[in-house]
Amino acid sequence: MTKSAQVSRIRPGRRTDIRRENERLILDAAEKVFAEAGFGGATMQLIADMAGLPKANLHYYFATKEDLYRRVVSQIFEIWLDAAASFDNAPDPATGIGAYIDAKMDISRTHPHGSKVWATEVMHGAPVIQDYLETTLKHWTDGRIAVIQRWIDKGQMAPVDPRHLLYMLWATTQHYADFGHQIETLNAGQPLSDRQWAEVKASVKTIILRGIGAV
Amino acid sequence: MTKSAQVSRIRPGRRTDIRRENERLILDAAEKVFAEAGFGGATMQLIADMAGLPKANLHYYFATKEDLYRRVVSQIFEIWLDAAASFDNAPDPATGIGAYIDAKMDISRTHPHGSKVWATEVMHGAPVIQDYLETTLKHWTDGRIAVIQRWIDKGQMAPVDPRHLLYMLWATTQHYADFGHQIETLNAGQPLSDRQWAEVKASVKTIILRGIGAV
DNA sequence: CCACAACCTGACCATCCGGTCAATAAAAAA
DNA sequence: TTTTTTATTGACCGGATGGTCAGGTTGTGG
Repeated sequence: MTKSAQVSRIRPGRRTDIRRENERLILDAAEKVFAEAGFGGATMQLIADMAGLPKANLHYYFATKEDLYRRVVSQIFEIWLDAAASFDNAPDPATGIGAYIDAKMDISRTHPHGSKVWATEVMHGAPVIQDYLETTLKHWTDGRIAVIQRWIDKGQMAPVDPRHLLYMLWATTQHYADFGHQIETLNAGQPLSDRQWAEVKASVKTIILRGIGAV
Repeated sequence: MTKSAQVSRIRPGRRTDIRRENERLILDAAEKVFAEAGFGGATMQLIADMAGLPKANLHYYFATKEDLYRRVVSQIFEIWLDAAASFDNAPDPATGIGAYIDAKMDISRTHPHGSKVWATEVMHGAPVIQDYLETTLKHWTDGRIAVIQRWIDKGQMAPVDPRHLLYMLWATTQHYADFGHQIETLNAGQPLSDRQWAEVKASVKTIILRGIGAV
């Protein structure tokens, strides 16, 4: 657990959004703590300290630890779904998948904590988001598979299994968030620079797009 | 947490290997529980129940929960290192990387728990295996990068960044263990069949090997 | 058979953690 | 200003958990 500084407080704003602001403060702290310690390892006290609020205050805004956790998991899921926009309306696989890789890599860089929380949740058997997997994610996946299949049918890319391609995209992009610590350690202990992130995106796109015969 | 049956007991064997056998029993149970609940969520009582031993007996063989955990993490690491054999002495990238993908996919299928424990450990900042990352893993990685670079220099594959290729191999193969639950849910709730595993291996090899210009 | 070592385990303890609550303060409404 | 709603927080509680230990059992070497 990193003993880093607590989540920075933003400007007070009008007194009416006390609720929204404190919820934001708590959610940000919770995302970080859940990512670094897991659900079982995280404590409300730790989250409270990082948010700069007394523990009892957390329970005023979020009834239980699980409620708070559920909210954190939902957030990253929404963000990922939005990245789907890159996929649709693309004229060809190189454009669509290329943009999707860019979008997901950007998310891995800007929301590494959320990605880790999601990964842990799934690894534990998705106890609180099983319904998401069965409904929203399933529909989303089916839709994207149809898009890819259309590209294949039109001869715009090689006839690879669309599902396994999707999994490869998820695995590769999220790896840079979930295994960020390992990557950093193998990078002389330094976080990837702007330039290195650009190189990663280029490398991944090159290999995958050539791999599916889309270039 | 799956309330599945406890780890099956093997034959008694000679009285002298009581120690080895019980350690095996405990380690197998621990691997599963740590994978499904995380370090913080796992309890010694749960591990004991799954191993079919009283809790106090666990502490007879493993002083602390952390000792037990450390042993579990080390195991999967050793197994992965062994898969490196596929890499070396290969005449060309298609053979070497193809065999490595096969080996790592097989491990994802046979040791999904260990893979999850490793993933969680790294996501939490590698509190107990940081030294592995900095020494063994770093050296292993450097060695493999050299092998790949040699292939590139000999014109046997496209000039892709060897490091990012390695990360893609790790990400993709381990995804099928770490996100096995998600994959199963998207597969109508059914675990992948023998045939589906074969298809995955084929798909992954096809895309990556073509992606690096090795076929 | 004896003595010693290895193994086993129920009962116990100190600590920690999620959650509650009552009392108070601060805003907003009246 | 008075009333009502919303936000704040220290103190507390019940339950769970990692770990201990003393006394017992089993197996083995002499």
